[in-house]
Amino acid sequence: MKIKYYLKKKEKNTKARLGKIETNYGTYDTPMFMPVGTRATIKGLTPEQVKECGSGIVLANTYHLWLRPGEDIVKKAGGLHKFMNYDGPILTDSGGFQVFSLAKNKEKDITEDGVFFKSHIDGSNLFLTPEKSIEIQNKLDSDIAMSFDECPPASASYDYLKNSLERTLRWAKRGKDVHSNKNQALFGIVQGGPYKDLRKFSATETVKLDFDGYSIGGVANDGESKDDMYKAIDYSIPYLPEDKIRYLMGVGDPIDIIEGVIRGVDIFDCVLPTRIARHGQAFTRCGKINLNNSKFIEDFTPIEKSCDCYTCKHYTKGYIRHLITTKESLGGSLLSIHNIRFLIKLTEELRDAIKNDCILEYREKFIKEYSQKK
RNA sequence: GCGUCAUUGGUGAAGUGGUUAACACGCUAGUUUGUGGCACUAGUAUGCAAGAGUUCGAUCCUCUUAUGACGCC
Repeated sequence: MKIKYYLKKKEKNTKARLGKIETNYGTYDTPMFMPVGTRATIKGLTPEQVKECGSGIVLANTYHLWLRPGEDIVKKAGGLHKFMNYDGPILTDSGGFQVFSLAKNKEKDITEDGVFFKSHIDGSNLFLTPEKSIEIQNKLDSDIAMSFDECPPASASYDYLKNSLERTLRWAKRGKDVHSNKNQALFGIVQGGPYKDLRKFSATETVKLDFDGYSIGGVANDGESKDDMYKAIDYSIPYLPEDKIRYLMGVGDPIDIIEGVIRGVDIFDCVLPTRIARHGQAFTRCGKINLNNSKFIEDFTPIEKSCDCYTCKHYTKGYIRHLITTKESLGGSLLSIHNIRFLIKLTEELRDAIKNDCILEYREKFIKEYSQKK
């Protein structure tokens, strides 16, 4: 069976909504945050540890798994769930985001048929098409496949975005036509940068193709302003059906998640919690802290006393700083646990706020606390 | 006791008679939003063992002292 979305409640004062999704690997509430496990692993964590953070769906990447170990190997292993031992739903990104950043010459390498680019592993010349991306995802047997789209940079012009999203629509159709995994949902992706008419066009045309869910892409890009990100959401959401999931791709800054939820987004994914963790930083209610900082050398208190994660229950900032500065991998793992739990807890609280119709108050309180510099 | 060679930041070290003493590590701080890359960016010796001299000018030349390594009685 494919995943199903049920809208449970709409918040009174905003577009925020409470929902649930039924999958072959359990039922989960939305809004939800999806940890990122690009190469079929959330870096440094076991699936059990990820689950203990309260995870639902996790994300893996088509491009990376295509190159290594190859979709046929994953299929032989019994599919992605068995291969990586994750007993929960998995979404695969199409690889578009990676491939476009690896294409050297945007004019020449991005063709109507597909994208030419060089492998990041050995530099070999490769070619990925919408059909190929979907076929790989079919074999990986994830629960949700993403359409192969172009994710243009924030600096792209109106004309570039217009042409790009039209091609992305044609690619979406081509991908849908070859999609054959009956247990796998397929999502379409809305593009169009911060432009109202482009977003409207992209959204309505994508919806006409009738996907199982819709995502808002092209955000959280190099140097894009917050304002443009919020515009991209605001201009897309009104044209998306209420009975389908809305996924904001790549967003994971705590404040952006709140702003996204208020604007009607259901799911998010982001490398931020795990990446900053490996670089020594932790989310806290009072903003990010950097465990590399020497002021934590003799700090034998948890990252956050009030946090219910495994890391905060058992380890101190002084110890984690020691692990980080000595480049012990456990440091990144412990911080990843905390950061993932932080974002998942945030979505749990947002769900409560939607239930109680007080999400605007929640946002004000959260931002006030988060923005104070300690 | 005599001779030779050395002495540059927290560490390993480049280097030149003339504006800001290379580089690396470390340290300090920042960045990170559909993860190629535990990465990237920035700062970090007002001083080149100490003192004196030569010179318009010395970390780089000369002398003395100190410390160290090696060699010879």
